[in-house]
Amino acid sequence: MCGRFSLAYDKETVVEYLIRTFAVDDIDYDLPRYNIAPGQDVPTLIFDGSQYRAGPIKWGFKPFFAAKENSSFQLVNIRSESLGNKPMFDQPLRKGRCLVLADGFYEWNEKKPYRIMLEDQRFFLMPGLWTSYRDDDGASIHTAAIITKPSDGSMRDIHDRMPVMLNHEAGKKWLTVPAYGKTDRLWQLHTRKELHRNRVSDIVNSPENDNEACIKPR
DNA sequence: CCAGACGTTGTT
DNA sequence: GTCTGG
DNA sequence: CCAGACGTTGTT
DNA sequence: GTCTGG
Repeated sequence: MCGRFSLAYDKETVVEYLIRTFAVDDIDYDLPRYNIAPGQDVPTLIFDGSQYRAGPIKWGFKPFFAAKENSSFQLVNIRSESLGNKPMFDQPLRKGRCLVLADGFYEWNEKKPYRIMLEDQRFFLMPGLWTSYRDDDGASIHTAAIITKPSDGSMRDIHDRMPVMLNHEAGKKWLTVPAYGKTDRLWQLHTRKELHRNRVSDIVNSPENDNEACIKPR
């Protein structure tokens, strides 16, 4: 699962990474973020056919058949095992791939929150699907969900599911190679490295709290 | 055939 | 829209 | 994911 | 308990 995460670097550092790896020179997103929750905008990358683009998308995928204001149908996560055999994901799989930029995600075990990071504590990319609908005013609303897989390695200690974590090479393949991601095997390639885990304060429980205390080890 | 669900997560 | 259940 | 609300009426 | 909001 993945229902909360962080992108706690300052904007300058994130933009420097985006320029270097995706030739994207800005992202319309306020940083740092210590506690990003469903319902809020998440920092994403997409490929528009010729170049990468970075921007915010609302977390909570609303499939086309639920594309009306009154429907509460929305997904925070999509199981990687479901891709390719659920019609609702077919079109997004072809035309709605995205990457969610993060430097850590939160996991609760016995009500205690932990922050999971790469060993080098730098950026990783969570693949997702996005789609759009028009709200009552005719405005286009983009929504996205993050793809999960069965936990591996040390993650199994605290949870049976985890977000797929890609490096930037795999992330580019996800965005640009239509066949990529069609088999479960491919999701396992990029998480060989051990993960770093910090027990953090309960203040992260509330999405209202979005400050450095959320990521501070305790 | 039509009606109704369609997803994920955790918790009991 | 498309699949499943009745 | 967790936290917090969960109802109705009339009046401004 | 269950739904909604962040």
